[in-house]
Amino acid sequence: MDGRAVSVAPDVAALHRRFDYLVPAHLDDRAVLGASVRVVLHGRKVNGWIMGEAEGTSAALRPIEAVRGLGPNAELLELASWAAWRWASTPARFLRAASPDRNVASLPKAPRLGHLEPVAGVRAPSSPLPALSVLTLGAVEDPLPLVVDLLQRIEAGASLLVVAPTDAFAQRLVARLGRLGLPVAGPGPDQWAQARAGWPLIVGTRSAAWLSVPVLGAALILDAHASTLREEGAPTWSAFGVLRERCGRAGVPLLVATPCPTPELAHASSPVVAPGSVGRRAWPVVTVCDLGDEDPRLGLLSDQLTRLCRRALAEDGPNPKVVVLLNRTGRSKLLVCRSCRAVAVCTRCEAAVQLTAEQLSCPRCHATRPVVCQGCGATAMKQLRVGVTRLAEQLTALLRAEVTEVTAATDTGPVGPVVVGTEAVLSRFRRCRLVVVADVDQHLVAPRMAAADEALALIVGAARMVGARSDARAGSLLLQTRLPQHRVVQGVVAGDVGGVLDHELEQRRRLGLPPYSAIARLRGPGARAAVAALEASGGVDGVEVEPGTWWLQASTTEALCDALGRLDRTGEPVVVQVDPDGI
DNA sequence: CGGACAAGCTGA
DNA sequence: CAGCTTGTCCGG
Repeated sequence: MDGRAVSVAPDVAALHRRFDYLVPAHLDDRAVLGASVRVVLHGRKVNGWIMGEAEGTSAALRPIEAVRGLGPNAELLELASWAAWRWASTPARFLRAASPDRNVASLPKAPRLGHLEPVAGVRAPSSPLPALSVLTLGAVEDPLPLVVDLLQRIEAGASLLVVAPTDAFAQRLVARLGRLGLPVAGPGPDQWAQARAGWPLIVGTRSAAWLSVPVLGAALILDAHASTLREEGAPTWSAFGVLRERCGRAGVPLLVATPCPTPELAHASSPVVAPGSVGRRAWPVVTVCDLGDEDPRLGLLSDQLTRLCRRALAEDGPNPKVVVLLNRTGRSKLLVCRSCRAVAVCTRCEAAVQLTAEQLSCPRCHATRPVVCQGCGATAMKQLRVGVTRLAEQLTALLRAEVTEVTAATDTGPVGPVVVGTEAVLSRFRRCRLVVVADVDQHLVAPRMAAADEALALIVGAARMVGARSDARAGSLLLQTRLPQHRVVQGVVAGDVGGVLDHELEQRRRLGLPPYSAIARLRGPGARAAVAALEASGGVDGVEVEPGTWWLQASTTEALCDALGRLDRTGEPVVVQVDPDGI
């Protein structure tokens, strides 16, 4: 008797194949489906996963060296193979995401879900739950009632998987759900085993989309617009992409909640459901300052900013009382018309243009036009630039208060009543009296495809530090802009940002961009040859969008991924990003 | 990916 | 031609 043989996927990034190994008798009970094993491959020891029983009965198989612990279940093994196709990668990359951080030898006993009291607030759509629904919440809407509502409505014994954008968000939610007496598997070293054992409620970050559960009841993505829910480098998988497929396969509902649905989310599920009770109430008080009306010598220090800051500083409360947000280090440049002070933008796609070779050129869609203001026809432009450090100095002089600079690089410590910084401040502080987005335009017209969406996401983050207008203790939000009529600004003021989505979808339809087509970005020494080969095989078009970077476009995701699946990776290296930057 | 092995290069 | 570098192949 030889014992059984299993098929193993080695944890070797560039290797698609599986190899058969014998299971020694002493490892037989632990060598289960999905288990992480150690095997000898081509003279070296590597990790791998048991993907199933071996098919052929070829002779001279090597034995498995050791079983490291439990791994993804059958559902996740299949999902990893699908993801390898969907994001032009290998199953190993995703099997790793679906594996525990440290070896798990045995599972704990899962608790049972006791009686649940309903919590007043947002509800999921009425029964039966749609396969996919996008809930448009207010910026400061509390998602907890939604979690409880869903938990009540899934099958007994099944698990609800909740994905939040950051660890801090997930931890806060876990603590609150725990106080309601619910058995929650939150982020931490035990979460993988708890999920695998069947905890009724699992709350985690993006990687939680890859947790194995015995029976999936439903999945919920909170703040589904957040860029943290998407992997930046290749493979560019997103929590939404993974969970949509996963829930579809399992035949269970996926709910997506966000104040600002992205075109991708909206296109996947129409119509976007807006629960009746929310909207304006769950947005803060917003003041808009038109910088075009202000004395240009003041720069970003408008009279309105000064007034609101002084008022906020006069109130009692913990520091910081005022948070001023400014894009990055402020090195990004804006061109402004000398006569009407309008920001020069691309007439095709609205990104901020730059002055190159006596022309205005768009870094986003690469269109060019003469140096003429699109607002008043003047031909004189000037460069505008501001930085965090400079603004902090100016604020110190103006407000005669301690001003602390906070960026991702600065360390965490006590701060003064006024904080000036980049987006990093949003995760540092929970509450304050006044949040100022010092220069909304920097974000609105950034040369990226999703610039308006990102601007909105930033404003949503700022809104949460302020609180809802219905809350008596809430602070206020000041937006400074030269584009007060911009749909993002108007939408935030109205507490209804649906117009941003409609505009974005229309623009993408016009430009033939996703979700109306599918795009992959190819980079690296082998990109040129790869694009040429794929174009020759048909179904895809390549464009060199900047030196060394190519866009490969197809009519559908299926066509794009099928084409990329035929890519010969043995030549020069190519980095493939499917749906780059959430385009 | 990364170890094995072959072929190429250098200096005495 | 020993000893080292560089390149290509392929895995149970």
